[in-house]
Order: sequence, then C-alpha cells, then structure tokens
Amino acid sequence: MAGVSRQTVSRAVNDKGEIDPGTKERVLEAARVLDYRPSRFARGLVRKGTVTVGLVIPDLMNPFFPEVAAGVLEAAELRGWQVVVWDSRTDEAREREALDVLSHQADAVVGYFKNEDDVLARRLGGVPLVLLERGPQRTRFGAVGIDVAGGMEQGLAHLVRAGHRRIGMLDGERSEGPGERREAFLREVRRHGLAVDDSWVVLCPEQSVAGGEAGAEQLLRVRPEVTGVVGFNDLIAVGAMRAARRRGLRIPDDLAVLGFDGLSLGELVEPALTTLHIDKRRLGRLAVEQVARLRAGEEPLSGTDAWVIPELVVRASA
Amino acid sequence: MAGVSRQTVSRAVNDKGEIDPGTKERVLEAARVLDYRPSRFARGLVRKGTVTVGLVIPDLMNPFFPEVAAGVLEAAELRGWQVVVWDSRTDEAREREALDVLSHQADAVVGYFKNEDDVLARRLGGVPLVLLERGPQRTRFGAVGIDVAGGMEQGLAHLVRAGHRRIGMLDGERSEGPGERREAFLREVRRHGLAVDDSWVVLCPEQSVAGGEAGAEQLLRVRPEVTGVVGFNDLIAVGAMRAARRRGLRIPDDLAVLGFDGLSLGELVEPALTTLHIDKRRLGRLAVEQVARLRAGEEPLSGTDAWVIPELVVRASA
DNA sequence: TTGTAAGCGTTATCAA
DNA sequence: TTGATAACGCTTACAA
Repeated sequence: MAGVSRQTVSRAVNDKGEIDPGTKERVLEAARVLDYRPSRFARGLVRKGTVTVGLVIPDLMNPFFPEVAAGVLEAAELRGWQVVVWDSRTDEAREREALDVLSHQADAVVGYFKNEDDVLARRLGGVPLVLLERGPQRTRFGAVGIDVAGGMEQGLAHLVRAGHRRIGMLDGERSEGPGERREAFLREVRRHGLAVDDSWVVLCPEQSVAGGEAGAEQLLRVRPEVTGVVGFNDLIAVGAMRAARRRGLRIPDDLAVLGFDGLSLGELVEPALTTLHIDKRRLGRLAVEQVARLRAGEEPLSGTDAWVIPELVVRASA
Repeated sequence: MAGVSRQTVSRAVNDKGEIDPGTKERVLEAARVLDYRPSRFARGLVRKGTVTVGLVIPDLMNPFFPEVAAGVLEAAELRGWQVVVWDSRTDEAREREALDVLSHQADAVVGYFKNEDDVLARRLGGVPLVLLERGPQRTRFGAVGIDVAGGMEQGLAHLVRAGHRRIGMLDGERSEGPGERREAFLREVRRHGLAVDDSWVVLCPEQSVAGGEAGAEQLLRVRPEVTGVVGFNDLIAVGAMRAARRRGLRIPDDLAVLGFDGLSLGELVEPALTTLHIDKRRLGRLAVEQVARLRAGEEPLSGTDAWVIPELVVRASA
C-alpha cells in the first residue's frame, strides 16, 4: 500500500535509521489505515531473547501468594523476562492443564504443585521447572523451600516457654501422607515431651479464615483442654482466633494462637497475631534465580541457599 | 539424529497418528537426548490462535488487585487465552515501560493506568487497550468502570442517616485534579448540605493501612470535630480505625468509618468495617469481555453494561 | 508410514 | 535510502 518493500516497512515500524522521513511517514500511515501490527511470533522467531516463565499459583485470594508472585515478577522484570500467571486453585487436574499449556508457551515454569514429580515430568516435555515450597531434597526439579522444621522449632519453643503443654495444630494440607508442617509439628511436640499426638491435629476443610474457624471448632470440641494452637498458616490461625473468641475464650490467656506466614493481615486483627514470618518476595525471587541457573545449565542452588527461613514475630496472640 | 525428516519429527513430537511407533520412540529419545523443544514462536507463526493479554496491576500488596486479577485470569482461561502480568507499582514511568513491552508481546492490554490517553496510545502501537476503573466516558479506549458516584451516594446517605454531619474523607489518589472518589464525595456532601469542604479531605501518603493511619492523624488534627470518615479504599479505612483507636476514640460512637472496596480483610478487623463492596472478580471478567469485543471489531460495552456497582455492606464500623 | 515442498511474518545481510 | 534474498523453526498439504 505504501509502495515499498517489506524491508522498508520493517525499518519504518522499528524506528531504524536508514530511511527517508517521508517514506517512513507514508509507511506508518498505511500501517495505521490497515491496522497493521507486527506478529510477535515472526519477531520472536528471528530475534531470540524473549523469555517467558509460567507461574502457577494455588490461590490468589490468600495474600501469601500475591506476595510470592510479586517477588517472581520483580526478579523476572530485572532479567527482562515475562511472566504468564495461572491460578490452579489447588486442584491437581488444573495443575496439569496449566502445565500442558505452559510447557508449550513458556520457557520455564515456576509454581506450587501437588502432583507427583513423574506426572509433572510427563507434561513438562523438557521445560525446566522450579517447585515452590518443596524441600530441595524432595523433588528432582529445581526447588525453593521454606525451613519449616526450623520454623516449627522456634514456634513450639515459644509456646512451651510460655508454659503451654497441651498444644494442638490446625493443619491445612490435604495430601496422602502428613504434610511437612504437620510432621514438623509432631516432631517438635514429641521433642518437648508433650502428651500430644495425631488426635491433636485437625485438618481444616480449606486454607482460609473460614476453614480455620471450622477446624478450630472441631479441635476445641475434641480437645477442650487445649491451651495453644499452631495454625497451618496465618489465615487459618486468624480463623482459630475467631472461633475461640466466639466460644468466649480470651486470647492468649485461654488459648494462645500461633500463625505461620507473616501476612500483614496478622497485624490488623485483635489481638495481633504472633506468627512465623516468611519473606515471601524472597521466595519468589529465589525461584527466578533457580530458573536462571537451570536455563544456563548450571546446578540449581540447593540446601540452605535455596531456603527461606521463617522468623518468629511475637505479637499479642501467643 | 533419529535419521528421519523433520516432518516425521513433527509427527512424533505432536503425537499425531501416521507414524510407526518404533520411529516415534526413536525420535522422542533423540529429542530427549538433544534436549529438543519446539519453538513456540515458529509454532505460533504457523498455527494461529494463541492469544496473550497483558495485565497491568498497580499494587499486588493491596488485596483488591489480586482479586481483580483472579477475575481476568478466570475469564481469560475460559477463552483459552494467556495472561502476562506486570506490576506497575502505581508509577507512571513503569506503566509506560509495561506498555512498551506488552505492545510487542501481547495481543491486547488490560489494566490500571494513570498516564493520559495520548501517552498510552503512542506506546500502544495499535494494540487494543481496556482501562480498569475509568468511566467509559473518560477515555477513548475500552473501559470497565466502577459506579463511584452511586457508591458514594449510598455511603453518604448511610452516614447522614446515622446522624453524621461532620464527615471527612481520606483520599488516596494523587493526580492533577481531584480524583473521581473525592469529587463524588464532595458532591454528596454538598447535596446533603453539610458544612464540609475541601479542607475536610486529606490526601494519604499511600494507599495502604499505614497511609490511612497517617492521613487520619492529620484529619483528626485539622478537623477534630469530625464524626465520620470515608476512606478512599478499605486499606485506608482500616488505617483510619487504627489511628482513631490509638487516640482513644471509640468506633463507631466517636468516629464512624466507612470503607470502599469490600475486602475480606474488613470482616476481620475489630469492629468489622462497613464498606461499599465491589465485585472485583466481575471487574476483571468484564475487562476480558471488553477485550474480546475490541478484538472482534465490535463496539465495546459502554455505560452501565461496563460498570460494576458498589453495594453498601453495613457492619459495625459505621 | 514417510518424505518433499511451500509458506507463516519478520529481520539481517548485502548489493544496488 | 532502498530492495532482494536468505534465514528463523515449525506445520500443512501432497506425493511417494
């Protein structure tokens, strides 16, 4: 339409030099009229370099995950990478769908997955994967973990120090075996010689405030003698506080509540939530770093280098 | 390496029929060894159909936006589209950078922008754009708005009904002129004939709980006679509650606080926040719908069809 | 069941 | 300042 070769179009569109201003204007005008837009595929084919990473998040309504995502976004942007986000809603089937798509559309995938390594590998078709919150030992993929054991240790030490012996847990992980947090809880409880076993752990119907309320109701019914609770995460812990409150229990005097996450939400509730704070942004940033290593063919960070260590933040609830 | 043509490789990799199982295995094995992965660009070039939309979010730490994002993700997935997310951190320069990238890498852009239409258009290079929370009248792009006027009307009616006459506002929008919410507030306040003017509006340093606290401190200093406050959003309103509390004011007796957003956070604070609830997921879904229309060359929805209407949720704080 | 040939829309290179 | 030609890596005919 502008009567020039496609090469000249390219020069006009890409703002290269080596083109007559008049020609350029003519080309751009034609482009406007024709509503022409360069194909990103053809471009990508010819200019390498656009890296896209897929991010699979289980639950955008839990403030924990947006913060992890923010870390991923931040680190990705620094590298000039793009991030495609998928919400898996903690559904294994949806996780697989996400991989089916992302393995074709992304150069690497980062995220939370409940599916087995084998299942993941099959859908991945060779695309590098970095698992979030899975200990580096527990997968064959790249991983960034949380030092749950260390966190639980601090948390339980704190409760025991405050005189608690009858401590329950509100679990949030519905998987085959016991999840990492529940295991760590039971280990610590044993180490302190408390008369506490599996029956002191209640599985909440969901990882939310409502789920925590329901779980706490049940725990208080089954173990009314409980004086301290550890929540699987902050949302659940806040739920426990509400349930306790509704029962007329004072916090922390009648029931001490400990969270696990360090959401800013915890500072706003009454009383403020004592919690094991996790640097979520760092988690996300580390994940991107792992992707970079994988892509470069290097060994991913492992052990404590790829760990985020929870830090006990004592507030009023425990 | 497998000694076959690339067409056969294609068949093997894409799981087509018309291939000998042995050959297929051989090819896949070679692919594994060579760590071969099809180029998504070359694929995209030849099979049309992969749609990517860019989503520009101002602040992932405000629970409002992840929920909007969830709506966008949901609607996009339904259409088989992908979503690339960018965090602009409410920074105009970052908004422009986002557009520079996304206009090349996405087929459409959805998001929050403070930049002028002209600035946006220049960076867009013809890529369709849908603005979030900008009235359809106020932009030449597609838009999905919130009926701020209607919301404010409900909110102020509620406060006035409760007997408040000295009502302040904690604004959160730092722009040239007054933002939409502030304008609506002033309009309503005038309509009710209250002796309230600009000096009753304080601009918070940031749209967060801390920002709300700071703003409320100032408002209480300048207008100690205030008995009701409208927050720019829920985060700011919660901050106001904290500031008031710290001053020894009881809520809602000494100071009524009204939020604007309907975050679930509001149900957890003490007292629970009365707020103008917005269906954030719907906002996101509508935006994707607008994109679909734009792409199809149809007129985008306009007027009230592209509006989300706030709903007053009365809880304890006002 | 396999291979050959054409073409997807762009940019780089080099010649005009 | 412009254009011709050759990639880029894949898929879809169609032929063998």
